[in-house]
Amino acid sequence: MQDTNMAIHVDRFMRRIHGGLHAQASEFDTENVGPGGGMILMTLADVEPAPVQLIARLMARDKSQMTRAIKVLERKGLISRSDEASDARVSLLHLTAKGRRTVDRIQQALTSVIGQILSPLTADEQRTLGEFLARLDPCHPQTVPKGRTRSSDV
Amino acid sequence: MQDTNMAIHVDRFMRRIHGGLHAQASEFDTENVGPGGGMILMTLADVEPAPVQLIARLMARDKSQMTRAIKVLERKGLISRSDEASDARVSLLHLTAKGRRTVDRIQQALTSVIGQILSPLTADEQRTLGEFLARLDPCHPQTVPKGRTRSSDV
DNA sequence: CAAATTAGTGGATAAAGTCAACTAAATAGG
DNA sequence: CCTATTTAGTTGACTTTATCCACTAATTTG
Repeated sequence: MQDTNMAIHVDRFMRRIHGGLHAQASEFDTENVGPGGGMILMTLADVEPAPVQLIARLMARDKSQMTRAIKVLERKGLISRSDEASDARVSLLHLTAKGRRTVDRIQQALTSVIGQILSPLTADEQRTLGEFLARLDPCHPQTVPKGRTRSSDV
Repeated sequence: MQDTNMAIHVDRFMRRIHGGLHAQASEFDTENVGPGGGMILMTLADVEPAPVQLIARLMARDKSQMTRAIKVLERKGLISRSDEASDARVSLLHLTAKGRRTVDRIQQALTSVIGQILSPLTADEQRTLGEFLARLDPCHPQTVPKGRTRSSDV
């Protein structure tokens, strides 16, 4: 029960990042993608190329809204589509060069915000923290000591 | 520059939590406060009692929308108000008993989601991680080794 | 006490999310 | 091979949130 302590700290951590990003959004969100668009781009950067439906599932959002949000990003030249050979229903989403640059900008902003928040920790502790987070990551199973094939993820 | 690695992992971590919470929202969000309402309650739990404007600033949101969102939570009996003696303009927000129970439920859900995500780490590592996050927390300066009075926070 | 700030609210409008229905492609079972 | 289902993607109608602007009332400045 006292374990909710962890939840409280994680929650505050996330809220601080959220607030920090929002505060300087005007500086880095040059393409005006907003929080939603940014999250789509970041998610897509993780699993590219990916069908619309996968992004919607990963973001726990309705696919209809995803269609529209992606259309906006497409019109801004940040995302492109191609056809999946094996299935004519799906269209694979890709980041364009411009889209990748946008992702980079977002990541840099995130890096700066996180850097400030993590400043109470020593460089060594920050490294340890980074290693922990990397180990949590189902996308990088090779960094996990015990061969832990992605469990019931997503 | 390669430091964006940290940002990527933090981002994935946050997105997984976000998705996990959304996925089981129907189970714990019995009051139907939604993500926005939940964030208000969690923020308020941190700084209670607090004026509307502080919550809006902490959440990096417009105060007019905050007024409306709070009105909804008030109507649900999760938040109450009292007058600030020294300033007749501000009305202080409090969590009601029901509101606190709602916060507890959200925190428990968060705990369970985080527990799953952290499962690749040993109990010891999880403790270390929790300690790091606690140290980041400007709300708990006593846990910070070097007396670090809240810097230019928010 | 007049001028400038600040807390909170309300209106108008834009953006984002939800729910249902629909097309077209793929798959399942007879 | 041919209907019966499922799945990916899209659209329409509607609700919820967010944003911008203006306004009142209390507070502070000078």
